Amino acid sequence: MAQARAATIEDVAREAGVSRAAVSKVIRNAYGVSPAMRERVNAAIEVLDYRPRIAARTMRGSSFTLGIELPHIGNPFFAKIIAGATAALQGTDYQLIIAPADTDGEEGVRAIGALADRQVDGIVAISPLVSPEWLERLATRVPVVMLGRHDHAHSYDTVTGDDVEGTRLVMEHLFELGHRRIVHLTRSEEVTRASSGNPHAIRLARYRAHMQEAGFARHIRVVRTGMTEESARLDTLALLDQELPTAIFVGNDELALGTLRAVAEHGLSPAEVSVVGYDDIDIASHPAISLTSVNQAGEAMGERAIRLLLERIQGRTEPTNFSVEPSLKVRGSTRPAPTEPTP
Amino acid sequence: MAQARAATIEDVAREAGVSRAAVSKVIRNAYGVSPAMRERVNAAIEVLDYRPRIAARTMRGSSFTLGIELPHIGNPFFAKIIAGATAALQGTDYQLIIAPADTDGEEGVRAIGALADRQVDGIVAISPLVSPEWLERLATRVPVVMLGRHDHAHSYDTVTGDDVEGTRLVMEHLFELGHRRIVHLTRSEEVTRASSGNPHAIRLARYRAHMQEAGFARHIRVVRTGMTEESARLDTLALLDQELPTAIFVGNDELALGTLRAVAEHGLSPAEVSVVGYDDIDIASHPAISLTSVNQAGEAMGERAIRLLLERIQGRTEPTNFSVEPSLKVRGSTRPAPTEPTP
DNA sequence: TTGAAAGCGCTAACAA
DNA sequence: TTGTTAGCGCTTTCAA
Repeated sequence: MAQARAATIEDVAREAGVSRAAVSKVIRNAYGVSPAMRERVNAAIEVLDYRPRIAARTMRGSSFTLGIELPHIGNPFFAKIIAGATAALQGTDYQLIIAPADTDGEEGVRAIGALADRQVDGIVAISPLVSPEWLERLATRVPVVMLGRHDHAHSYDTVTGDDVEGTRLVMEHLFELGHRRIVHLTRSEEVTRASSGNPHAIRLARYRAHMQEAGFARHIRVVRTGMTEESARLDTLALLDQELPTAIFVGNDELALGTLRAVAEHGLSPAEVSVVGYDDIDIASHPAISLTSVNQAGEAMGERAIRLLLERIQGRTEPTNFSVEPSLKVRGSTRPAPTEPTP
Repeated sequence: MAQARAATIEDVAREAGVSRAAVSKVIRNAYGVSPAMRERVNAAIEVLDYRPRIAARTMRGSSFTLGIELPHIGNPFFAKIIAGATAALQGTDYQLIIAPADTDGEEGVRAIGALADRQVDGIVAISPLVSPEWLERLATRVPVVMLGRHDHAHSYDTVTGDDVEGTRLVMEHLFELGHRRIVHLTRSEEVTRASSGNPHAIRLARYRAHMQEAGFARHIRVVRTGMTEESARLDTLALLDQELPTAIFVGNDELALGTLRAVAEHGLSPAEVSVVGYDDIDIASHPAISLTSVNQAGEAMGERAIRLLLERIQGRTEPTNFSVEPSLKVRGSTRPAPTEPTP
């Protein structure tokens, strides 16, 4: 099983009887190679089954690799983003790699750093908790596009949903159905406090504002939970054990699935407690789930993020902020508010 | 915005007044460095905000990167595998990167190749259609663990579920409920024909065998579909428009969700058509979905795959095949077969 | 159009 | 314990 060393550019050059530089030009489709030389080199590449080492290329320039950092791979919304990103990369020389982080904070920074250490040619990240300063510094070294951050940065781009509009759609829908006692289930304070104005922070702030403006300030109630469906289930269960709201506006669909679970376990129906999510993940439209949710075109976001990255690699330097239009998908999980028992 | 060049090991050495080799030793925690030297070097690293370039390290040895290739990122079962893999990597120096492929065939090979070109220290892949020969060749260059392949290879390891047992659990469950007209909805012939004995091929073969042995050979009916929930929905719809089975055994949960959708759209209830999936993705246990499914411990598979990879990196060469025990999760989507109308 | 040669940042002998 | 040095496999001037 004596494994022959994999062929290098040197081997190809020798086999073809040309210089390394010539081979390099051929594999990069560079100028200044005669058809004859191209042919000989390609033949040698074929014979030796040669593949350029990316690491060696990276040392001299680009790695032909784009990295995307994802907190919590389990969220189906992120899968949409990846699908869009992959599509945008079709036909280019770039390979997409995903660095999973499994949490918003420290881990996200670690994963982004790992991508940077690998000298990817560009980074897409979903990391609401990283400081803008840290990102600005990073972005001076490598093109960066942040997803879901509403900050206007100097040196990186952003792709966001319009969370102000999305929340408006949700709240007006619930108000029209007659709901007043609307609870907002969202992530930890650490998340919603983040200076960057991340999606959860904005949804929370707008929830408060709408409740206030509608004259339901006394019904404002914010409940905190973690990042997973299971934590949402548990916190919803606890919530329902106390006073019963007529509707729950949940920070995203993944959490909303946990809320729906809890509502069912509690023996309640959508007629008694309405639930609204955010993201419109695929399962939300399943007839058995039928979750009202805000669609924000994850594929488009992923695709746009990649395009912005490629533009920056091409040399653009002015920061760009792209926002996708949200739309409300009304489904069975929201019903008219039950009429209040007359006191 | 004149961006200073990022610090190299050379800069650190100069700052600390030592040699590059000394710095190298410190950052690798190698033997033979005095506490004093370690301290000075670490101080310099801090000051310069130095981070070693992985590409340069890669050229001399390892990349401290493990790659996992995934067809179709949207499948929640893969998310479990990633979770297990990430967990197994905690506390090690390795970074996990995911190469998304979005299809089983060509694209999978491309993605695995991209990981190899990046000289990852090990590769985990889910790629039922690649030829064993190709994998054997790959595996002589880099440690490889294949998920879901039942072939016994010389130079790579495998981690599988016991699909024979899993299918037995499904079929016996359905038989006990009185089902005879059981349709099997599975992937394309290309997939189930694959020489490697991939999960779908085995489930199909065992479905046939069980039907035969139970004396229901005349009820054997295999319907083909694609890789996505949507294609399963469409093909189930077509299926239901023809003769009505009492049960549908679907190749995996993601497809089964499409089948459930189609059944609902067709106005049928679980009492009329039972549905069984495979993988036991999280949503399967949701009360509104309640999909009977075979659990095969995705986290354990991901974790084990990484462990096997790390063992190989440590030097193991004997091939290892690891199999996880499946268990049937019986839920509301399977009910006793409706009694046949007396002719 | 082609080739020679320098160098990217690191690790690993080997010497001191 | 510390430093010197020779590469790893590419790309990229710069000459020829």
